[in-house]
Amino acid sequence: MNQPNVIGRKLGELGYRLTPQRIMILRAVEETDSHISAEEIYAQICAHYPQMNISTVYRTMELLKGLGLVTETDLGDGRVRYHSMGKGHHHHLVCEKCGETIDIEESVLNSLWAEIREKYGFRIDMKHLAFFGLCPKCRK
Amino acid sequence: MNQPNVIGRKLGELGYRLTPQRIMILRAVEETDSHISAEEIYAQICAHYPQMNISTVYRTMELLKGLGLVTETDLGDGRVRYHSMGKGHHHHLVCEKCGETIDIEESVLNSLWAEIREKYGFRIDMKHLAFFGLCPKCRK
DNA sequence: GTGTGTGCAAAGGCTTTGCAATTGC
DNA sequence: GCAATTGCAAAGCCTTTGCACACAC
Repeated sequence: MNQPNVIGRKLGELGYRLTPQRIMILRAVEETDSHISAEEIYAQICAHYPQMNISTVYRTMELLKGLGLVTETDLGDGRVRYHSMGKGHHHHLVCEKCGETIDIEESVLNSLWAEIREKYGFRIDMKHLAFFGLCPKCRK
Repeated sequence: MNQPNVIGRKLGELGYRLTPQRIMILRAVEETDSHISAEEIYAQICAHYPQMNISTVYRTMELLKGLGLVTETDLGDGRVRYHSMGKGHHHHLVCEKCGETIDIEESVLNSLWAEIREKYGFRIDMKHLAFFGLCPKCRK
């Protein structure tokens, strides 16, 4: 139906079936720059393939998450958002007033991670994090 | 019915009614050392006051949150947990494998907060945070 | 062919809401 | 007394699940 993308090829190698639904879902995930929710993936695919089903989206994302091919983030709006692991890590500053989100580099947190590992022996997952607060505009 | 506690007195000063339900909810929140969920507050009160209603708990917590008297934390189990603001801040390391949570001091994050404020002009809220990863035991 | 994956519909878990009845102040 | 609060029941939202059918390999 469509060409499998990076994650798609990986899935195939691991012995999972490359159904058209999966390929469409993977494409939606990889084509997004921001983090995408299940509902958004679903809506996007529905636009040209109305038979798409939301449970298939959830099941596929569950699979990808388990394989470590996508990460989950909670940006505070009560739904899970996904991001392709291949796209590199970053974290988020979410403004509680205006909702704006600012990306911050992963490296900013490196020394904190190291300190926590040293002090508590705890290894923090390199998934995307969200910090809540006030953005520059709303601080004024 | 009962004596209002610290938060209770505050509520009264602000002109909110001190209903017995509110007093019981406030007591449950202040008596807990850990973070408590709405369901837990409800269950605890139900033990001696079966007429208690879960929506009253949610509405009260919404009020307290808005007044800045409690903070919310998501420890990753799909429900919101509350903590009295009067009890000081701390953050959490949540083990994704065994579920154990380790408290970490607020001060560990101070330099990160400062760096983020400096670099991005973003002021992070001093609410309780949860970081997910692997605890010392599960790392082995 | 065969077992993995999908569609559908229903349920599940947490939280919110509308509305009438109650009750603190 | 009167507006703020509560109780109840229903709905809302996101996500999961059971089961029969479809289809990738």
